[in-house]
Amino acid sequence: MRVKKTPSKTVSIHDVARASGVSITTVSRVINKLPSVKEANRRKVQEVIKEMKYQPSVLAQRLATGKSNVVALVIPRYEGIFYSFYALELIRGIGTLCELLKLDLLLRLSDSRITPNLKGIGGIIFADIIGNRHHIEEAVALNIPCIVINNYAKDLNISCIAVDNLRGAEEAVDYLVSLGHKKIAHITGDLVTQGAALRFTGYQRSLKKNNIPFVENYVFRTDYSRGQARAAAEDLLKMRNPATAVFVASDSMALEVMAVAREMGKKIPRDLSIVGFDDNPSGLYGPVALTTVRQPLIKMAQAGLKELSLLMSGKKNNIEKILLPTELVVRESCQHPVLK
Amino acid sequence: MRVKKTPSKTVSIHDVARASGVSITTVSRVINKLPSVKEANRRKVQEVIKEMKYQPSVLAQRLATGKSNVVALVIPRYEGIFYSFYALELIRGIGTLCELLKLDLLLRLSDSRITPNLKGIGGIIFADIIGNRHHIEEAVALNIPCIVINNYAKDLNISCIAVDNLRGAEEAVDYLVSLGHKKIAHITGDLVTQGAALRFTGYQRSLKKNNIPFVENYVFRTDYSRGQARAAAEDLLKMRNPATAVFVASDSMALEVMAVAREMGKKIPRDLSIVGFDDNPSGLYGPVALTTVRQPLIKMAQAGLKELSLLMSGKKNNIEKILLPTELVVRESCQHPVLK
DNA sequence: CTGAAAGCGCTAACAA
DNA sequence: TTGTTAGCGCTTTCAG
Repeated sequence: MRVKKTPSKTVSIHDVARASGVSITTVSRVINKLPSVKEANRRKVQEVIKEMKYQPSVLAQRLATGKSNVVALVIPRYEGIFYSFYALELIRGIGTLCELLKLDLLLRLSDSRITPNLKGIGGIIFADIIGNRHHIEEAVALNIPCIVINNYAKDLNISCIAVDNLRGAEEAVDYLVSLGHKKIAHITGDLVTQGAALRFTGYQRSLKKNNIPFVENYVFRTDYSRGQARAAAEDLLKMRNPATAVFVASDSMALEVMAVAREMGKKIPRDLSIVGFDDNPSGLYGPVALTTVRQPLIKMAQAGLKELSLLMSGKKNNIEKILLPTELVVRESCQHPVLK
Repeated sequence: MRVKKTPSKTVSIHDVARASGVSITTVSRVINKLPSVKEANRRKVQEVIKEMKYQPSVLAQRLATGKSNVVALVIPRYEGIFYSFYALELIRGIGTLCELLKLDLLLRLSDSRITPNLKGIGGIIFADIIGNRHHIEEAVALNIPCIVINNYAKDLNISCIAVDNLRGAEEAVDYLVSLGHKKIAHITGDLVTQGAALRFTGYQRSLKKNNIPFVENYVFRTDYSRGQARAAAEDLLKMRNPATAVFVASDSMALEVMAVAREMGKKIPRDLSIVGFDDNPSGLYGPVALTTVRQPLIKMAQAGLKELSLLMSGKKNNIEKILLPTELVVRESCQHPVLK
């Protein structure tokens, strides 16, 4: 006989069975709501369960069935991710929906170098793909339902749902052009992310479409952090032939640009028009409300989770690739360029 | 014989044992780095493990040992929690440390009405206590290591680590008094949270200490949301005898107050001095940098997790209650009151 | 409608 | 140093 390992005596299915005078099989049937149980027995068992405060061991259930209701949310950790508004929105959207769907949410702030143990995980949401492509492939190989959000993974045989960064950016720059701007700068996000890369492409596409020459000096590459945004803004404003407008890849960086401009005695939008990206509520509380591109993060996150839960329950198995539209939100940070 | 339940053939300890020509026990020993394995065997097994890409089933391990490395982070969900800066800081701090400590982070955005299944959970971090006291007691009864953060749970027999909200608030108001203010308002946070309640108490304590009468009309109760902060600010500024300074229970609300003041044509800090609470980076990017009380959220979160991991590993079992100091960060949003 | 029994993948006595 | 064996708590055939 072995010694008890569990720190404290915990009620098991055996205890319930004994107390109800039935076999553990019957108890299991009651737990799983199988129809084939005499009503009297069912009631009795349910009573005992309530009385003993019995909770089935999800561990044992998962081990026995090979099914798991654990959803892993994998967020690649890179500089600035956590100041990105984006991360919290994802967690918020997915976290609340998980509670509703009775799924266990496992949060992985992944380093993408270590290979995570996937056993016991029912499904995975990959938030973007940053050097962790191999993790996705592994999961797929293991037949674990997966979905990618915030990255339109064209070449991956997997469902994904993303925001139309390309058109969002293009529209933002189109808007600046429509105001009369010809010298339009761009502060990129971290170009390892698809979002930042597509916003950059959208910027270029708009310029080309509008016959505005692309000027490399007007492009400032950052890692999405406020620090680099600050440096970029300083460089931008110090140029001999400065741009009259700037499209910034995130609102938090755009706010930093505003702050720098102010510190340097510039007026927004008179001296510089600014468009951000995100529709971060913080953009509302500066002296000049930020014009920005709204992206439906919560919607994307929740749609992704729903899709995944369908995959997990086997109610669906075709892959699907969804692109969500963005929306330009015009506020106060842009105007016609002023000739000097 | 039973049919395979697992969606795809997955490598188990048996496969490894067979391929290495030893028993599963020996494989188990290698996995768990027990010394009593002949070097040749150990090497062989490790080779096979790598080759077959074997990963032990954490489920089975947990079931067999009764130990679990899953840490649940329970965040009560109430209005405004997710705009609170605080939540993300906690998740960030705990999430990154969990990766380091090789703990699985289970995120629960708890509704506190439904009783969560605790089986298979190794330890719990309760972020504040909001109507979920019974959950804590249950966990303690089940002998699951627990720790409360952001709430100095005096009357609970459990470790906790919190920030000194009382003194933080008191110092903030003391500072306003030292500037010459006598009419000092307070916009509270959600008073169901201990933090908001203590900040309110600190406010009152400072007034009393400085012989300033407490005026009920100067107190505006909110749920931490920007919406209610806006309403409070409007009421505050419309009073016939308005306060000359206000201590606001969070930075995000303080920013809202600033915005409202600006909209109403008031100048900060000339017409109204403002002190916030949090040291949220957003406070830096308005036209007037926000004076605030810095609280060490990440430090608190990580210290809590470390403590918990000690408890979980059995290296410690005395309870400990820690209070972390805050720091007043003086920036630009306060000045002497102006006589009119 | 019910229960005995075999397993899910692993760990830990115990004996060798 | 190693293997045998008995569980951990549950599900699921299969035979009643």
